[in-house]
Amino acid sequence: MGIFSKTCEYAMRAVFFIAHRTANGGRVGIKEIATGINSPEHFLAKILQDLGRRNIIKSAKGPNGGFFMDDVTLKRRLSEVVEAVDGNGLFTGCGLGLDYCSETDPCPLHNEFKAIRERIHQMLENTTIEEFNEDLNLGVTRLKK
Amino acid sequence: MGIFSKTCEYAMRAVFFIAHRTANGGRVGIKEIATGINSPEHFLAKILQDLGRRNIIKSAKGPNGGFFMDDVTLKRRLSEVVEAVDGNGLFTGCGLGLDYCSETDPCPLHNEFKAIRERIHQMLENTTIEEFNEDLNLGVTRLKK
DNA sequence: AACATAAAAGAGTTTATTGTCTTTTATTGC
DNA sequence: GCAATAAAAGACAATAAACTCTTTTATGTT
Ligand code: FES
Ligand code: FES
Repeated sequence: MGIFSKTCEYAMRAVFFIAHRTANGGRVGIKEIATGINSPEHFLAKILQDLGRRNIIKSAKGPNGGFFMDDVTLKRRLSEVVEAVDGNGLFTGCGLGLDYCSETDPCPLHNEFKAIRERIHQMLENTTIEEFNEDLNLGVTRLKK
Repeated sequence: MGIFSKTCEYAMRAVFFIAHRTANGGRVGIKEIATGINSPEHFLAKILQDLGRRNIIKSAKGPNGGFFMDDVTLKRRLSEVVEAVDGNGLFTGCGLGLDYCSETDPCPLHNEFKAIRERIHQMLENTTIEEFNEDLNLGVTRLKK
């Protein structure tokens, strides 16, 4: 496994995809998203339902419905997506799995882990969803395969 | 979940424990290790069997038997433990879960992920098992709770 | 109002991870 | 050789993660 759960990977890719696809208005359906990010459709649907409830993305039912982003959700940071799906264990937990990561009673790798955790957190914190549309537009980066 | 699987966390804590406990000769039994690192005994046994087969730790059956480290295994790096248990996906895989992490066809966060991955890898690469006995001896760090 | 569309919700199955228990094999000391 | 010890191995059991399928609800169109 990678750093994040599969669920979280799908969530991040989907959020990028939706933002990119609806930046200039309109909505995008679950089928197109699933195809576009290479994920199982119904499983992704569950994930997006959850992100919708948490106001990280927007959705509308019925004809011309689909998922989209508004001014508020476009400003969301990737750290909010990760926390919503995987929780904050990655940012706060001990790398060796001790019950509590402690400054006064640290594990042998505490300082190293702490630095890495902070780096990951900062990367996700500094990344708002809308920032990546440009790259995706230019075809510099991808969300599939 | 944290960065590593539970199995991997137990493996790392156990290896530190064994190294610390047998640095001056002797062996240590599975019960004492499990208690010492706060892990389920029989599950840990499986993990240690595997690490033994991979020559990351040593073991001996029978009276006065147990787990221990020799000159070779003490020089093992933590990265070898992690790779043995969790594979190298953490060091090579795409953070967004794309099938291949690619320099020419990267995901939106490729550069950031790459830097973080390298940092994790270096930390584990630069950490030989024997280096931590001192801290554990002094009670500066811990492996339990 | 009737119909079509598309997400939401519900109810599963499958697979992987984590954890437990029992039996076997190897080694030591008597 | 025999008994005691301790890891190795095998066979499960429980839980969580990942994935699938079906039904319901909301909304727009005619
Ligand atoms: S105690 Fe292990 S990372 Fe802080
Ligand atoms: S392509 Fe995603 S981390 Fe390299």
